[in-house]
Order: sequence, then structure tokens, then C-alpha cells
Amino acid sequence: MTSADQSTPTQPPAKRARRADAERNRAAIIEAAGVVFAERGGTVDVREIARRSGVGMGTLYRHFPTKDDLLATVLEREFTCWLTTAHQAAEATEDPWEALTGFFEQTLTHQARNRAMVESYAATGAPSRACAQYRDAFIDELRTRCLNAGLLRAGVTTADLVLLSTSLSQIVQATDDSHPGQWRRLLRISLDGLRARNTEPLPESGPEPESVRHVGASAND
Amino acid sequence: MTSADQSTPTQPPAKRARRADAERNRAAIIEAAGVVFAERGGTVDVREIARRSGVGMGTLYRHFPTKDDLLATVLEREFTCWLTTAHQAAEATEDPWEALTGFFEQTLTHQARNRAMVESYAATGAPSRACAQYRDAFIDELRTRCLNAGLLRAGVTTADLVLLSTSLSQIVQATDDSHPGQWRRLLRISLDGLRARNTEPLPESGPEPESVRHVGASAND
Amino acid sequence: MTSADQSTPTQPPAKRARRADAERNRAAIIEAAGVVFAERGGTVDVREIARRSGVGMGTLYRHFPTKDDLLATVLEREFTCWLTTAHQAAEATEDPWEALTGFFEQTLTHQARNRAMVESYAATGAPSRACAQYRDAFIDELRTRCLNAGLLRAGVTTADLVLLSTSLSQIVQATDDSHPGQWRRLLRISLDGLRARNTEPLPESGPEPESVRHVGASAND
Amino acid sequence: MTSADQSTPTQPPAKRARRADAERNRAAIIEAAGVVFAERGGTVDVREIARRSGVGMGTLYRHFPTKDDLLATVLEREFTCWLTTAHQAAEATEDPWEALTGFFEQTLTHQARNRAMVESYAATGAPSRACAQYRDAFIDELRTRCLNAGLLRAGVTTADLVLLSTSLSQIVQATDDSHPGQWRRLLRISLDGLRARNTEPLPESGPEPESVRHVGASAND
DNA sequence: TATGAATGAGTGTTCATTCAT
DNA sequence: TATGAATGAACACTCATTCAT
Repeated sequence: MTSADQSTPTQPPAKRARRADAERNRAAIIEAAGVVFAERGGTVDVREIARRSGVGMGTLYRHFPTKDDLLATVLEREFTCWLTTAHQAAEATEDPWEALTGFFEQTLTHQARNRAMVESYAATGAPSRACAQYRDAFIDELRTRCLNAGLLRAGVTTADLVLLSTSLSQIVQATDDSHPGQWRRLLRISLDGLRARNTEPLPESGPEPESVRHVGASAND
Repeated sequence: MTSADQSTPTQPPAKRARRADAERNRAAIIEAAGVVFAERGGTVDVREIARRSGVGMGTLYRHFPTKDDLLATVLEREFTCWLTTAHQAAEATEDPWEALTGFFEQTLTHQARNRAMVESYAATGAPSRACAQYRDAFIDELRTRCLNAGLLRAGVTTADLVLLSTSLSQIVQATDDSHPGQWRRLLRISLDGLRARNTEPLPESGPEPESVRHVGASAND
Repeated sequence: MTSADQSTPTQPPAKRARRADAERNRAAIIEAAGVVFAERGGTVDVREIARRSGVGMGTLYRHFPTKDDLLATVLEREFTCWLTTAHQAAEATEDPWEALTGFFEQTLTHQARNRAMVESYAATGAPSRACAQYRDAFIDELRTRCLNAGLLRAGVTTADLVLLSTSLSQIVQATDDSHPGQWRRLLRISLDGLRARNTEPLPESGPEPESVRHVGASAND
Repeated sequence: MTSADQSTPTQPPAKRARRADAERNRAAIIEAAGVVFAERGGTVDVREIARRSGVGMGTLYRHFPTKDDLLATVLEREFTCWLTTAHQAAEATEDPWEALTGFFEQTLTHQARNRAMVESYAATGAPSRACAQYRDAFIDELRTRCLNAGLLRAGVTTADLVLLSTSLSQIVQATDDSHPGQWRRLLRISLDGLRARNTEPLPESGPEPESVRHVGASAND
């Protein structure tokens, strides 16, 4: 039941055409789904996606055996794309603290409008375990840079920063229509709480239980 | 199938007969709905609630003309009950800052497991406008106390604090199963950012647009 | 299952009071049901009737084991009452033709506003077999008077007149709101078709089938 | 459970595949709905129609977004089909009066068994405004022909004739099972009342009120 | 006996997924 | 392979009737 790849090596010319077509379809679906999921969240009717993709239901389900598979694929893509951009931006920034705050700014400005994405933060922390790892690694970089520069509060973990970003994303999602820009105040407050001048130790988080969902960084420091 | 009688079997066989039984049913429904909504969110099948209440569909709909009415009732109740407790706790606390942090602690410890409640935070900020006002008033009290005591950062609004509490609730909801207690670190960070020692001015939030949902306190310097 | 009459001869004073109360209730129910059925037809919620009667569902169902029983009772009453009035009016009228037309006028003016009544015409021709017989007898009287006076078309049966009255009732029901008074034109047309000057014989109606509902006069003359 | 294939198995395996099958399903639904609505009226369970069509609920709702849409479609179809036939029959008839009576005959013979159709007469006069207009135009033709030939009573309006036909339909519906053919007598009586030899003027109908439902022709002397 | 709360099968409708073409 | 029609288990809600009090 996974994306059918049993390679029947007949009709090589048609084959290639098919492939290209299929690829184009796949792209169209992902594109449309991205828009629709972002606008209306993960509960939209699959038909809406099929319609906007210009493909039939069968084609959609050929590429993605399940609505959830499609959603996951779309989110992973967008997540990755966004992270890559963020990564580049961070590397181009001299000042570690500026890199950190820039990351938050960019995240909240661009990602937080995506309803499905924010839903996935609330549900599992990230679209997938791989996404979570990629993000955690990146955020850990930012964290380390700040820490080494003596700018970041002692004891702040990657998990803390991840959580902060998802939390602020949800705020943006909930308030940006009615109170645009208000989230910037909370971002500022949180970042100020992260500054090295805060010397009180942070509380230990409890031990991690058995069954863990891919919620991201567990504990590093 | 009759109304779960595992409670106080001490009361006399009732003088105002039906009223008592009906009230018991109503209570059973609210109780069951509370549990079910908390566990599975606002989208659960009404039948599930009926089943868990030990009543038929008709009874449920006699007491609550709509699923949404039931949900609203349940949430308002829980919200109010929680706020009352929080209010009392705050009044019993000398130190203003401790009162503020205590409020956050209690909120996140007790409310945040409730899926439907957190959904309502994400959707409209509170179960109802009345709830929002009650909460805003209370939080404003906490804020003023801290401000007067010179403990709270200048420029922090009630809306900021409301937003912080709802957003941290969502975080608790999302992470407390897998990383119990981790939210306490985020709370600490945010609270430290709220301390008076942070003297940088907070950014102005943009102008409020036309149609505002009842998302809570708007702005009160 | 019929209106409980098993005479337990205990407590004679209370008994009488009960009786009176019960009778009052029964009357209230019939009264309210009459109004409600007339206004909204036979499909109204029984609760509406109970509410307007000021009695509980149990009481209602004690007096009338079924919604249909209540409907039948109400309709029979109204039907009988109406027929009695019509009877008296007819007896007070010298001219046979005037008596006949007066009957139609009165019927259409007063009965045809009753939704449930007209529904019952459409369904079974009359609220009950007894009603049908009463009406048929009365109409037959009118018919005979006209016939004897040489005013009525030869061959017109009681059944014809009955059918005409139910048909015109339905017209009133359907049009009196939007085109008040239009039914009078059709009444006039039909009555003119009933005049003795129409000498063409009427078609024979086919043989009556096995299972006959109480639709009224079968064939006379 | 697949679409009842007891019909023409002669057509080639279809070139425009799905369309044909879907059309067959649509037809099956309309067919089944026609039967069921005619037998049991507009209140039948949609599931019954689905069952009798041999399709699932989803298919039914794919073709008709609402039960009412289905009902409307079915009734409009039957109404139109009947009117077309009636139209042709009328055009093929020399004698204007015969055309008029033939129309009534045909109407009452074919349409009046249809419970849903007659319900729609009682409710709004016709399945739709368009249907009503078509019918009114046609009846007006018949009326004019008769009038010009000096056969129709002066002052008879199209609305009068429309009303007569719908009301007689209801009569047929109510009595044809128990007293088949009796309606023909009533029809004859009414038609005789419509003859030109009736010279008494018809009563004016009152002024038309504000909100009129599509009950058919309004007034055309 | 009167009350009105409780019952639960039934209603119109939706939507993720399958499958014939 | 692409299509979109078909599926049917859910869903929220109603209402004639019963039954505990």
C-alpha cells in the first residue's frame, strides 16, 4: 500500500512520459495541499485539495495513500524549506544573539500563518521526527553560539528554545488577525528571559516517560 | 443503564422527586462530558458522552439543546471554578510576584490537561466572552499589584499576561505527556522576562482591526 | 388501553375531585390540541400540545394513548360541532338551494382553515367513520330537499356532494392566504354544475373495491 | 448491491466510461425516487431511496446535494413530462372543449396517483415556479381557445382552471383507491359549471396580499 | 393520579477512502 | 495510469412514547 514502485520495465518511451506526468501531478498536489492546509488547517476535505490540484481523487490517493500521508509530506517539505532558509540566514549573521532573534522573527513571521503547521506543533511538536531532529540540530547551533558568546542564560536547553518557538507560533496563529504584532511583545519578553543576565537556575524537568512521541530535543546542555 | 449511583447514598429519598433525579442526570452529563471533552477534545461523538453519562441521547439533548451548548457549559463551569480557586489563592498570597507566579503554576497544572479547554484558547481565547472578562479582570489585579510593588516590567499589559498563560497552556497540553514538567522551565524564562529589571521598552502592537473575537484584554498599559 | 375506567370505589370524596380535575385536564388538552392542530397540522410535536394545555406528557398520554387518538378525538369533536351548527342553519333555511349553498359557504368559511381537518379529508375523507356517516346523512337531507324541489341535477349522489365539499376545503386551505376569496369562484362554478339545468347524465363510478376506508357515502340514488 | 442491470445489455462497453455509469446511476436514483416519493410521499427516508436505487448514500448525495433537490428534480421531471404529453394531446385535438376536458382527464388519470406530486400541489401549487408558469401558459391556451369558440363561461380565469385541476388531483389521490372513477363525476360537474351557458357573473376574488407563494396564474379575466 | 424527564430508533447529511472504467 | 463516481459508517439532532417519582 505504499507508493507503488514495482518497476515493470516495458515501453521505455511512454514510461518516461508517464513518470514526468506523475511527477508534475505530485507537485501540483503538494502545491495545492500546501495552500489549502495552510489556509484551513488539516481538516479540509480532500476533495478541495484534489480540485485545486486539478487531479482526480484516484491520482491523489495513488501518490499519497492517506490524507495524513499527504499532510505529513506537505508539512515536511515546508518545514524543511523554511529551516533551510533560516539556516542560511543564521549563517549570514555575525552576532549570535541577532542570529537567534532573527530565527524567531523569521519563524513567526512566515511559518505561523500556516494553520496545519501550527496544528502539528500542538499535536506532535513537529511534522515528523526527522524534521524535529533537523530543527533541533539547527537550534542547538544557535544556542551554542550564544552560549559561547556568553549571551545566553546558563542552563537553557535546545528543547527550551524549540518549545518557545512553537509556543510563540501558536500565539501568532491565535492573535495575529485580531491583534497583529502583539506577539512581538511576547517574543521580546521571552528573549529577555533568555539573556545571560538571568542567573537563577531553571527548574529540572522530570524524567522522560516510556512512550515518547517525536517531540524534538530531549535534553542537551 | 440508570444514572450511576456510586455517590452519596445518604440523602433522603428526595422530596422534590424528579427535580433531584434530573439534576443528578444533568450533573452526570456535565461530569461525563467534562471528562470526555478533556480527554478527546470538542469533536467527540455526542453518543460517547451519552454513553459515559449513562443517559440516552434524548436526555442529553433535553438538558443541552446543542452539542456546542453542552461544550460551552462544561468549559465555562470548569473555567469559572478554576478562576475562583485561583482568585482565592492569589488573595491568600502576600507577595505580589508570588501571587502572579502561583497563578501561572496553578493554571498550567490544572487546566492544561483539558483538550477542549485548550482548543477553546486556541480558537477564541476563552470559553466565552464572560469568562474572558472575568479572567482579564483577575489578571489585571495581579498585574497591578506587581506593578505597584515595582516588580513587574514597565509596559506589560494584561493582554500580554493573558496571552502568555493561554500559550503556555497549549505548550503544557502538547508536551506534558512526553516531557512532563518541562513547561516549568519555559514559564520561568517568561516570568524572568517580565521582571522589572528588564527595562527595555516593549514594542507597540499594531492597531486593532475591525472584527475582533473575544480574545481577551485589549490594551491597558 | 382506553381511557382508564376501572372504578375502584374507595375514598369517595377525593374520587370526585379527581374526576373533576381529570375532566378539566381532558378538556384543556382537547382545547389546546384543537388550536395547535388547526394551526400547524397533524405533525406538530406533542410537547407543544402538552405545553399549551398546561398538563404534563403523562397526563396527556393517560387521556389519549396515542397522538393519533388525540387527533381523532379533537377532529371528531370539531367535526360534530360544526355539523350540528350546519344542521341547524340548514333547518332554519326555507329555500333548499339556499340551504345547500349555505352549507358550503359555512363549511368553507369555518372548517377549511383547520389544517389538521383538511389533512384528514385528504387522508380518509373524514375524521372517523361515524363522522362520515353523520355528515353523509345530513348532506343527503340537503340533497333530497333540492332534488324534490327540482333544483338539483339528476343523478347527483351524496358522495358527489361530500367530495365536492372536501375538494373545495382543500382549495381554501391552499389559496386563502395568498388569494383570499378566490375559492368562492370555484364554489360558484361547481354549484352551477350541480343545477338541474344540467341534464347530461353523470358518468357511472366504477365498482367499489374490497377494502374500503371510511370515506363516506358510497352510492345513493 | 451494484446498479441493477436488468435493462438493455446491448450497448457496446461504453466509450465515455464513467459518465455512462454515473448517468445510469443518476437515472436509477431518479427512477427509484420517483416510485418511492409517489408511493409514500415526500417524507420517506432517503435511505429507502438509496436502497431501491441500488446505490449508497454518498452516490445519492453526489447527484443531489439535498433530499429536497432530489424531490424537486423528480417532481419537475414528472411534471414537465406530463405537461408535454398533455400539450401534444391538446394540439392534436380539434375541438377546444374536448381539448380542455381531455387535459383534465389525462391529468387526473396520470398525475394524481403521485403522493409527493399532490403534496406539492397542496403546499405550493406546483413543484416549482417554472413548472407553474409552464402549466399556466398551457392552460391559458386551452382557456383562450374555448373562450374564442364561445364555449367557456365568461369571466373564467386561468387561475380558476389551475385551481380546479390541482384540487381535483387531490380528490383523486384521496378517493381513487376506495372509489375508483368517482372523481369523473365531480370533474363532469365542474366542467359543466364552466360551460358558456352559465351566464351568472363569478364573484370577484379579493385583492392579492403581499407575500405570494408560486401558486400559479394570478388573474387574467 | 399528574408530572415531565428519559428513551432510542430514526432523520438528513458528510467525507476519507476504494474501485470500475 | 488517471479519473471521479461510489461507498457507508459516522455525525448532530428529533420526537412519539414510556416510566420513575
